[in-house]
Order: sequence, then C-alpha cells, then structure tokens
Amino acid sequence: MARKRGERPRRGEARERIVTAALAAFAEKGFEAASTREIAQRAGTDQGLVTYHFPSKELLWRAAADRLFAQLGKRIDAQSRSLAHADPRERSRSVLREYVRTMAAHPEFFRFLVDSGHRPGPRSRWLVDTHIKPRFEFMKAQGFLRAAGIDEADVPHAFFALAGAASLIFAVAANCRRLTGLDPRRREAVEAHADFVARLMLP
Amino acid sequence: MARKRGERPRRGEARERIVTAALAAFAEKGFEAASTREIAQRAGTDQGLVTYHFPSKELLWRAAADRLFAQLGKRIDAQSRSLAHADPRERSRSVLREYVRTMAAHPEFFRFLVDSGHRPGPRSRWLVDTHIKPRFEFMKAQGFLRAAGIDEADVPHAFFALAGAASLIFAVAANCRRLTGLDPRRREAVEAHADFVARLMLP
DNA sequence: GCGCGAACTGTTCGATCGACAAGGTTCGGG
DNA sequence: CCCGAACCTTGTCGATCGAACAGTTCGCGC
Repeated sequence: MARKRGERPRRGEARERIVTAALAAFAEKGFEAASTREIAQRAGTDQGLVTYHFPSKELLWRAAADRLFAQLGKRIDAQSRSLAHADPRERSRSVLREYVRTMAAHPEFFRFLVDSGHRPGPRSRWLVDTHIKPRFEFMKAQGFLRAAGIDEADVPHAFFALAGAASLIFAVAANCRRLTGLDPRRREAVEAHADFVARLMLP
Repeated sequence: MARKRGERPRRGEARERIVTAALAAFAEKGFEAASTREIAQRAGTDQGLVTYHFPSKELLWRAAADRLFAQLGKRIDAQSRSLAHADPRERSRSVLREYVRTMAAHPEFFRFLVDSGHRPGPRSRWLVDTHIKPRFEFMKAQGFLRAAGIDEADVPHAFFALAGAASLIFAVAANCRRLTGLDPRRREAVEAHADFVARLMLP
C-alpha cells in the first residue's frame, strides 16, 4: 500500500478494513472459496498483513462474524426497545418486519448460517454457542412466540421456518430475479416480503 | 483402482459413481471447496478419470444437478399424480408435506440453490433456466397457489418463503441440533416440521 | 533523542487446485 | 484375429492456496 511519509495509519485502522473486506468476501464466496489474498486486496493491503492481524483464516472468520452479529443485534434491539410498551402482538409484528428488512440489508447473515451450519464442525459450534444461542434464548424470553401462538414443542420448527421464510429470497437474489423478474433488493420488494411473512407468521 | 482380469466395469458405471460422489461433495462443501480429487476418491477412482468423463468441473456440477433434480421431480410428481382427483386444498397440503419430506431427505438441494443463487453467474443462470423455471411454471399452473389463497403479486414471495421455511432446518441440521437439541433428520422431527409448515401455509 | 515494539511489506514455502497429455488395458464388431 | 473406441491410470503443468518469516518503518514511552 502506497503511503507517504508521516501518513502512518492509526492503530487498528487497517485491521478494521480487513474485517470489513473479510465479511464481504466470506458472505459472497463462503469460507473456503474466499482467499486471504483477495480479502487483503479488497482492504487495500497485502496478504502478509492479514495473517499478521489474524494468525489463521479461522480467526479472521470469527472476527467477521463478530462484527456481523454486532450490527444485526444492534438493529433488532433498537427496534425491540423502541416498542417496549406496545401491545405484545403489535410489537412482535414490528420486530418481525424489522427482521425481514435486516435480512434484506444483510443477506450475508444467511450465508454465514448455511455455510457454517450444514455439517458439524468448529465453525458451526462456535457460531451457535457464541452468537446464535444467546439470540435464541433472548427471543424465547421476549414472548414473541407466545404472541404468535406457537406451542413450546414447535419452537425449533417456528424458529427455522421463520428464518428461512424471511431470508431465502434475499440470499438467492440472483435466482429470484432470473426466475420471477422480481429484484428482491428493491425497497418495495423488501416491504412486500415483510408484509407477506408477517401475515404468514402472525395471522 | 484395483481390478482383476476380466472384471471390466460396465460402461458408464464409474461415471455414475463419480456423479454420485460429486453430488455429495458439492452439497457438503459447495462448488469451489469441493475438489475433483476428493470426488474421485469418494468414487473410488482418481482425478484423471473425472476430467476424462467431464471436461470441466462446471460440467460435472451440471451432471450432479441433473441427477438431483431428476430424483426430486420424480418424488414430487409421484405424490402429485397419486392425488390427481383429490380436493385441491387437500392435494396442496399433501404435496406440501411431501415437499418438506423431500427437503429432509435431500438437504443438498437447498445447498445447491443457495450456493449457486447468491450472485449472478453461469451456474445460477443455468440452474434456473434448466431446472427451476420449469418446476416453478408447473407449480403455478397446478393451482397450488390459488388453493392457498395467494395473490398473484405475492407469488415470488410465497415461493421463496415456502422454500425457505420448508428447507432451512434440514440444511443447517448441525446448527439446529446444537441450538435446540432437536435433530431435524429424525423421522418425528420431519413430520413435525411438515405439520408446522402445512399449518403455516395452508391455515 | 533513543530504543523498543507495534504495524506493515515483501518473499518464499509446501500443499493442493483444475486441467491436460500420453500411454495402457479391455472389449465389441468387422 | 485384430483394430478402433471406450475406459482408466499415471504424471505433470502453471496457478493459487494458507502460512511463515525476515526486514522495514514509524509512534511513543522513557
């Protein structure tokens, strides 16, 4: 990276850029197919610096996941808090719609889940234990499921059915567009999908 | 591959084994991460034979997709035909439940979709045009959507919401198991998910 | 103002990737 | 019986992978 004298970057700046680039690359290509060289190039540095900040690709992936879940959690929590005193059912509906919007804005989340979760392994375990489980428990405690009339035994089914219904269309946007002509990333399409999923889960 | 004299394999036998192995490998690891060498090893041959039968990895992937969709179509069509004279609503419910069972038996289908469809490219185009679009048009013509009370404008949303709701839990079985303790591959779990999705889509 | 460590670069390593070339083996049809 | 096509093996190519390491450049505490 060209850098003039005295322009020494602030501590951790390049590191942040690397995480940003890694998040994009992992989401786009998956863990194996994304290379640390390409990530470095996106971040405007070289591959040596990537392994300097992250001793292994695995740790870089975790850092990217940390950032992704932080962004996600911030967004959902904000919506949840802003409706703390609303009717439980209306609050559930609102959070659900915001969840769909979040999936539209961050289709990489779905890719992370599917890419890591299709078979057991260290990445699956780490992701569930570190990020998914806390979210899951929080959601259960919030009473969203009671508001939707979900039976206790159906909780896993509802959780994954909801996640799939809300996210898939954005995760396979290329297929959707070619198949139906609808570009799911457009704002109207996002709102229409939020409507549809909300009607589906909270009739 | 060790082979005694006179034990000449039947024509296309190894080729079929290679496609089988490729299907498993692509589903498990995705297109980029699955190597032709590993596929050859699973098929009990070596990598040279893979490139002999399939001049490129891309063509091997298509052959695997062809087989997968043939298996899938056969199963769904059989269920659809067996209920040709039933009440449309009851028929829709039955086909939907069979769809969920199929997704449980072939979680690789979902992986193919997500792996190929997250960004435009030759594989996405080929998969949609060759396999998905015919299925999609057939489904529309069958009147399943009318039976479910889906508005015409909501068809794309319904299609991907359904596909996601039905499939995700099986595609991330490792995550589901670690998160909820429920192994979605068990028969009771599959039926429970079919029940849940059927109630969801056809109230 | 000096030295030390964090930040960063440049290069190289062994492994593995997809693709390809060439030779060997086995069978069916002429 | 033999020849060509189909089937399969072996070896190798250039490219690229993750990782490692030595060297360089600064900011900053002392």
